[in-house]
Amino acid sequence: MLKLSKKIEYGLIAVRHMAVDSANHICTAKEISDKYKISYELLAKVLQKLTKEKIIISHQGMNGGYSLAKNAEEITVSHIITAIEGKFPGIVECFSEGPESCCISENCNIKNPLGKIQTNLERTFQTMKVSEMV
Amino acid sequence: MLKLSKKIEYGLIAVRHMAVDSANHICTAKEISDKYKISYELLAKVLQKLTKEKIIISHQGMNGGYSLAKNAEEITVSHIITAIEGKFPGIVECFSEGPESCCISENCNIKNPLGKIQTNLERTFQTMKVSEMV
DNA sequence: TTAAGTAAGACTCTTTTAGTCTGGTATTAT
DNA sequence: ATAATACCAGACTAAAAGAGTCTTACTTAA
Repeated sequence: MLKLSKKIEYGLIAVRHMAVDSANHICTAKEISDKYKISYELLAKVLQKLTKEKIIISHQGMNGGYSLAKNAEEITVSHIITAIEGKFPGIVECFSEGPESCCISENCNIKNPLGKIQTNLERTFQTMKVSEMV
Repeated sequence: MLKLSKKIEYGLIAVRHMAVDSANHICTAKEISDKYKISYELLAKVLQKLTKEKIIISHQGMNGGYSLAKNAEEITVSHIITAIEGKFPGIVECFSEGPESCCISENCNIKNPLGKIQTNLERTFQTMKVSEMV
C-alpha cells in the first residue's frame, strides 16, 4: 500500500545513474543491472518506456546504450513516474479511473479531503528533481 | 501503485460517518456497509482494528455499535492508516522493512531523495484531520 | 557478417489485496 | 432465562497487481 513499484525504483536508479555516474558516456542496460543487481529484463523495459517519453535517448546497435535526453534539472520524479505508468497514479480508484468507476459515488464522503491529499502528493513528486538526487 | 487499500478507504468512510452523520448516536457496522454499499465483513474487521487502537469505541450486545473515542479534531488520516496497517507504510521496502531487506543497499543512489519524499508524504497524511473532512 | 546492443510482447510465478465463511462472545429486550 | 442483535477473531479463498522470464526481431559498429 502506498508503495512505489520496482519499475519506478529502477527508473529512478537508472536516470540518477545516467545523470551522475555516467554523465559523460553512453551506458548500457546491462551496466546498470549489474551495478545495482537488478533484473536486466525488467530494467530494459523501463528504459524503453523512458525512451518513448523522451526522458532518455537510446543509441542502437553495437556500442549503443542510453543517455539522458535533457538536463537533470528538467527531469522530476513525477516525470519518471508518469512516463512509466502512463499517468500519475491516483490514491483511490476515483482519481485514476474516473468517478464512474466508484460504486459509492454519490454517497462518498471522503472524495474531497482525499483530493487535497492527492494534489499535495503530486506536488511532492513534482518538486523533486533528478538534479537534487545526490 | 501508490494506492490506498480498501481497508483504509472503509476506515475513513466509517470514521467520517461517525463524526458527521451519526454524531449523536451509536451506529452499527451494518448501517455503514448498507449506506455506502461496501463489504460488511471487511468493514467489520477494519472497525475492530480501529477499536483496538482506541480511535473508536465498540458497544457490545443488542443495540450495540460504534462511536468515536475522541474528538474529530484529534484524529488524523495518518492515525487511521497506522491503526489499520500496523505502521505507516514506506514508499519503498527499505523504509517499511528496514535497510537490510534491500539488496541494492550500499550501491543505492535513490534512498536519500526518496526519504525526503517519504517524510513529506507522512506529513501530508498527518495534516488532514477528520474534522476537516467535510 | 557477426557481435553487441535495443525493441516488443507474450508468458509465468509470486505477492498482495479483497472478500467470504464459520464459530465464537457480550449485552439487552422480552 | 432466553433469544435476538451486535461485535470478535481467525482461517480460508479468489482476484488482481506486481515482478520476473523468455523468445524473437531489429539496428549498427567493427
